[in-house]
Amino acid sequence: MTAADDATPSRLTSKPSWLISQLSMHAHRLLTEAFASAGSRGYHYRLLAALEEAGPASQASLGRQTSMDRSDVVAAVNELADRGLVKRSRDPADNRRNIVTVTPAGKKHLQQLEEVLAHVQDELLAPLSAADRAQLVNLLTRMLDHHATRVGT
Amino acid sequence: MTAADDATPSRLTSKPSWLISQLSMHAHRLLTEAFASAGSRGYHYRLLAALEEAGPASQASLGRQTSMDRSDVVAAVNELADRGLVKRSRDPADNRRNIVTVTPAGKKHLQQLEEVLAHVQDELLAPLSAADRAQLVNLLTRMLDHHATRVGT
DNA sequence: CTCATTTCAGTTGCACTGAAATAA
DNA sequence: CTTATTTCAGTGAAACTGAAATGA
Repeated sequence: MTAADDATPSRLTSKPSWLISQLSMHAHRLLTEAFASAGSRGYHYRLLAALEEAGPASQASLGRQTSMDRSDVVAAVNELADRGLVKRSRDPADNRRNIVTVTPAGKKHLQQLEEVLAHVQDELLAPLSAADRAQLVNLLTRMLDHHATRVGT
Repeated sequence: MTAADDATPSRLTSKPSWLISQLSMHAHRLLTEAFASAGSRGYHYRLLAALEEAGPASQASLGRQTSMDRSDVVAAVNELADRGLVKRSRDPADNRRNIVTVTPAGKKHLQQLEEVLAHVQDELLAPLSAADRAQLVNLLTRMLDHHATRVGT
């Protein structure tokens, strides 16, 4: 009995929290693999994406935009700065703040990450039609909005 | 500017992988909190649920049923056995195997975990109608099935 | 010899906490 | 005095890897 018929309990497979966490795991596996092949991690993509979309920002603001912890932002910005993908500079208007800016090399790297991310999305959504995908995004967005009680904390 | 208008980049919020992982994070936070209040962790619930639904099983089989790693099954079964919630015994038909069985105390504990889990589901699905919930489970199940290439490995 | 099972030791990406220093 | 920002050190649940011992 090498690989038996070890079906997952239906009390698990019927629960949305199980489905979501299993899918999240699968997506996470695909993403870390894809990002690693481009030389980065999820945290790096989040930061670069936020910076390109909303412009230079303080580290605290970046944390709020990307749902990252303050201390993880510090570490990830360190790594990006070491690779010359972002630049740290003091905010003249508020001497506590570091203003983080994307460099041209950072924007180039972001494009690579966007490409591998697009492939992962396609693979993840493969079995769904366009209408299905829209419906999925709609449902998930409504759930997430409902639980975003404290967005700007 | 205490808590600014730090909106999440739309390139993130529009991607299913982002929505799924953020929701998974939220569900995970609720679940670990709820399970902790009952004195357990997610791994413990998975094992107890599998044992009650499919009956006594070897640790390798439990790992396949619950998508847990072999080495994590060892640790979690140790903890459950220490608390008297499961019992380990040698398989007479295959001397490599440990047959894991739920004890009455284990079944009682599982019921508590089921209750707190039900509350978390309700909270997670709060903004969705019954039809929405069915649609969500349908979509997620189809995605998960598609990616379950190697189920029995 | 090959493969499956159990076990242990260790790693990793991610989320989070506590505390200190600094400045608004 | 209170609050916000940055930083560092450390914790924790979860997923995973490699290797060893044992037995089918």
